[in-house]
Amino acid sequence: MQMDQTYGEVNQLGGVFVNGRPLPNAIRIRIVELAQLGIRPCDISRQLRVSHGCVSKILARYNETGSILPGAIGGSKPRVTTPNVVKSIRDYKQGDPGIFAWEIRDRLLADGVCDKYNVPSVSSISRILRNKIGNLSQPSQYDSKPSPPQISYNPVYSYPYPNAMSPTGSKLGSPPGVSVSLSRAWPSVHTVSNILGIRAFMDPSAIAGTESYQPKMEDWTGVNRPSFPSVHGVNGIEKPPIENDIKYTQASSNLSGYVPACAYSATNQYGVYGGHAGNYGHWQSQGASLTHPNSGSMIQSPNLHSAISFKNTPREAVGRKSPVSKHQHESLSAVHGLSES
DNA sequence: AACGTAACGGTTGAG
DNA sequence: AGCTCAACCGTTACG
Repeated sequence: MQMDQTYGEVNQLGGVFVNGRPLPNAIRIRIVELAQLGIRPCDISRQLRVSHGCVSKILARYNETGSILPGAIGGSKPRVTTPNVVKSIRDYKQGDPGIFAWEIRDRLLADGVCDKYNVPSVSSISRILRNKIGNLSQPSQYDSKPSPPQISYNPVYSYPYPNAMSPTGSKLGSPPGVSVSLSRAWPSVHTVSNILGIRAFMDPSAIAGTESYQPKMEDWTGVNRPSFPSVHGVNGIEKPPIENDIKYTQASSNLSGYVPACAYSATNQYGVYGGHAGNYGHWQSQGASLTHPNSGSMIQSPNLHSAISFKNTPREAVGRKSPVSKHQHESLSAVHGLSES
């Protein structure tokens, strides 16, 4: 409770963290950036004041999945509420707005959409009606939920839901994987690839196996949990599409056209992460790009908040340990101006 | 000294 | 509307 900004703890290295919560994306990105510059993990750990265990984990995950994002926290896998079921429910409701939940349940069984073992409970159906099928005004749109129209978010995680994924069972179905880059205050040159990159990754065909679930992700792009009136919404799905725009303009105008010392940006969430700006000023990135070996595309992101990696990262993929040797480097040496410590 | 990882105390969110 | 509980978090400590 109370888990508001202001609180955070300090680790042995003097870094601030919020127990139970992921490190801000800005820092995660920074970690990967530095690693790509050839900085040793132990040094990254010290410089960013993030435990080496964490650095290790984030880098390992990045190497394996191409994503810098934290895993999907909370919730549970859909057990009965499959996309197909939701769709049927929507259809029933549409056909008969006055239909009762129990009637829907019966129909699901009758129509063979579900069998008695996986048919949703009446209360589940009610919730589905409430949460996912609020207004039937816009029939189409794939599935439900107020999903962001276009670019906005980064569908990163999605459940490895068997039916929704490729038949081969291969995870990481389609999205090209990705990478990101951060550009802070520097002039373009990259803007084009930026756009292209985003487009590429937003390719709808890449995102959803089928209509499927809204990808679930821990979204820290919105980060300013508490204190930002204009930027609400804590987790991707409930965020209004416009937010993205807001963030953009914010970053470049109001807030901090220039993010102070790297990772601990002023725009960061949780006031707590705001500290330390001065500690490693010389590590400031001029903006480097993260390029993941697996990924063909590279994305230049105009601001930290949206600098994220995109690749489908099924839950199951995360826990596994299959180190992928990576030998990519200096794809980014082009851009950065830092090298000394 | 560096780093992989289990244990730990924590939060989250779909069911 | 509230609870559960399995998912994830980062830190710490150990090897």
